[in-house]
Amino acid sequence: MKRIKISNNVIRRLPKYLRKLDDLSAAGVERISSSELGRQMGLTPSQIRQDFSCFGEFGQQGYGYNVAALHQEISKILGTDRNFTCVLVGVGHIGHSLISHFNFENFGFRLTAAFDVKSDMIGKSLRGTPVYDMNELRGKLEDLKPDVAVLCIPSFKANEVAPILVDGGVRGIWNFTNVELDIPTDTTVIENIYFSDSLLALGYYLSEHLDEVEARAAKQRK
Amino acid sequence: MKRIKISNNVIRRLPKYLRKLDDLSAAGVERISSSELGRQMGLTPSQIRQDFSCFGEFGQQGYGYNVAALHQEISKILGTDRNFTCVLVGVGHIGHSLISHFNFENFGFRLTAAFDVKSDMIGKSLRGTPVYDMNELRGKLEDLKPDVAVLCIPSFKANEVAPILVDGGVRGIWNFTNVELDIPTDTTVIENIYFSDSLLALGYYLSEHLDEVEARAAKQRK
DNA sequence: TAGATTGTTAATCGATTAACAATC
DNA sequence: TAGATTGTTAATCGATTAACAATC
Repeated sequence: MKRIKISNNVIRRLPKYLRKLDDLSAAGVERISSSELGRQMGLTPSQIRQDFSCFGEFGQQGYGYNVAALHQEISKILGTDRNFTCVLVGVGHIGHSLISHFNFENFGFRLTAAFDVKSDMIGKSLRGTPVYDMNELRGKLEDLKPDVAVLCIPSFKANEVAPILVDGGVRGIWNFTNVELDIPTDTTVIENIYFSDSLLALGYYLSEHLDEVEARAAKQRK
Repeated sequence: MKRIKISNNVIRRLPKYLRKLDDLSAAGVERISSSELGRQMGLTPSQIRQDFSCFGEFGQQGYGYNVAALHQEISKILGTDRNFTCVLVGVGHIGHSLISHFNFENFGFRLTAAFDVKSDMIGKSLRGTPVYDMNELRGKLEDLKPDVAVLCIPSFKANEVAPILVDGGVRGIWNFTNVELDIPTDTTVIENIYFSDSLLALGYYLSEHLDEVEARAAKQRK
């Protein structure tokens, strides 16, 4: 595939298109125009057509886009057909939640193993995923050669374990530790989930919202 | 407070500044210049100074920024001094994880109650937070008047519960359901955490990365 | 004081929006 | 065919970067 540099903004919108297309499929919608899609997603039709045109010509003049076909194209762009494998490291609450409820396969990932230090966890199988002893991590990485590691260990251990993953050949880390990983980013792709960043942003928007409400009320009183 | 419209890009960077300032504090750094901060964060000094200047003058010519003072200013901007209260709805794995490990107070939120349908959960107290029966949600919202609800229920129930929260006077929802909430956004601030969006983005960047590696290898072979 | 570094204005760059010919 | 809607080029808008006077 020939690759030209696509902006992060575009990339981050692709999963949102996918979710919307899922909804449309579920609702039995077979085709949609950029203007209707824009209306439903709060984007301009122009932006939608620009976004898609980064990757090819997925629509048809006078018709719009076929929902199923468009879904497939975007899925492909995001790499969901690449059969990535992943292992999950740290079966605490978050790790457990992901193993139990998150459908990795829906997004092109297959979860092949999990690792933990707790003896009551080791040897179990959760939803078909075997839990191994953390001590076996190095060896199992060699066996399984996972593309990605899902890192759910306590934050104080994050930078102890991360290098082991990189040494073990992992190419991507989905990082739930809330700590910045101190590993070279030119050989490993890191995707961070920072709950606190999200909550702090909510705090800002909420403050703004409440100030506006208050300002309107003050104006009323005058 | 007088408010001018600040771009989302700036808002989303503020929590990252806060994290970096925490690290610097912990490392005993008392002051820092925009250029050094930029170097450490991968931003230009210009951008950093522009970002801060949206909110005031926090630095000093010839000196830079005082780490502790800057931290406090940014915290304030994000509303962490507003003593927001929140309740958590749905004590599954994710909900449980947040109650057990997430330090809401660090970010200006106080968790006052949790709700669940499971009888073995109801009546318990987790890390000081009482768990009530989901049936009591309406009543307790009236009593507690929380600013925010943390929504951790299964996705198929998301849009059943969301209106109850809004009716109950909640002004913000931290949404972990992976489903778009169908409630008016002009009266309620919604902050979504979509795990799948993050994993799909990782899939894209990983695909791109592997293609580049492959392309380089192919070039070598020639 | 001299050097460093800010806050801010101006310049550049990139992303979004608008417009329209192509065409289904 | 006529109407609808795309893909793409051009115009606009906003965000980032550069430059520099102000000043600690």
